[in-house]
Amino acid sequence: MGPKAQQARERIVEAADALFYTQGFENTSFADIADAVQISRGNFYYHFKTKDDILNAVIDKRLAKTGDMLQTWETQGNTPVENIRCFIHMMYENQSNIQRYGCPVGTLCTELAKLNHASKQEANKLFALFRHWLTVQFTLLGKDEAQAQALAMHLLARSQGIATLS
Amino acid sequence: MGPKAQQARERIVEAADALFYTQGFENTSFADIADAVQISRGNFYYHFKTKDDILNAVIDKRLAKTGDMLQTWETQGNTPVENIRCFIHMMYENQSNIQRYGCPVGTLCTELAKLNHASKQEANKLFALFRHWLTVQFTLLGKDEAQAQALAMHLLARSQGIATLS
DNA sequence: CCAATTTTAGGATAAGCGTCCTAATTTAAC
DNA sequence: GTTAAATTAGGACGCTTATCCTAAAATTGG
Repeated sequence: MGPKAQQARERIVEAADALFYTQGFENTSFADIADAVQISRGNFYYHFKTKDDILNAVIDKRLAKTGDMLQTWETQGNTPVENIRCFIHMMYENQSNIQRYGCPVGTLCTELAKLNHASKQEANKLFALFRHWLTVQFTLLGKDEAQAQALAMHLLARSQGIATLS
Repeated sequence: MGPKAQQARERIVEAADALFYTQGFENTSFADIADAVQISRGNFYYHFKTKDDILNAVIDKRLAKTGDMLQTWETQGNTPVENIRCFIHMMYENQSNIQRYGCPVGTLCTELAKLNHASKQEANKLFALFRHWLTVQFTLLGKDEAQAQALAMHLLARSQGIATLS
């Protein structure tokens, strides 16, 4: 795989990521992504054998990006309170998108669950990432394990609820 | 339309209702519903011209059923607190389904929003039903309008969040 | 500059979908 | 019981989908 293929792959994953978010996975076709990337349908097969391959690539990218983001927050903020504030701040920034398309994590997970898709476990790891990170933050605030986990779930549930209602 | 058609219509809507919930709207085909009702595909067209017609019938049925349920709760419980407890109790009863398929209201609304479907407003009325009912209950508890609405939204958000996370 | 490899384009295929149609069968009306 | 209406069955159509294939074009290595 040359550097050109790498670049094309990257662009495909990026476009697919956005489309899966705004239109849903099932409702996004190969042609949709090909159109967005300005690539021929046939060329697609060279980069991704199946649609599920693209989905997995998208999930992997989101996992990596989310992991980086959480790490950045931890280095940016000095206290756990500031870290958590970063999390909340991110939600406010994406407010308009969330109102239109819901939470990128939640909507994908629910869709894959209904499709009974093989990658649903993989997508759930995104939630786990947030949950674990929040639990760590609350633990740093002096809460014991159980309390920290409960608070993390509480905050996530609140976010998800608001996202769904919008 | 004779009585036989009425009965068939009812069975179709019921099967479609369940399938839309467990598999999603887009992911449920005419054939799926026909199989579930043990009816020929062709016969379908006699009862429902388009898939959207079925969707609307399903939403209408859910609206009616939800309205009845809320009214029943009000006549069953004697105090607003008991009424609200009915709401929470219902969630506990459906716990296993919610864990598997999410909230029937929330998941349908999000899916229709992503499909940019014409009936998404209609589906949102389901949320409005709950919100209005809860607001009334909180108002009966002596809260002022704004406080009651905020509490209603809070409770709904909490429910949705828990549903999405499961 | 040429050969080997990578990358692209676009048509072919088979399956599934919503929709439509027509003929057969069942039910109801008198 | 006969005729009209209601209901059913199942095939046909056109479209979209994911997938596959093959030949052309672009890139690279020597």
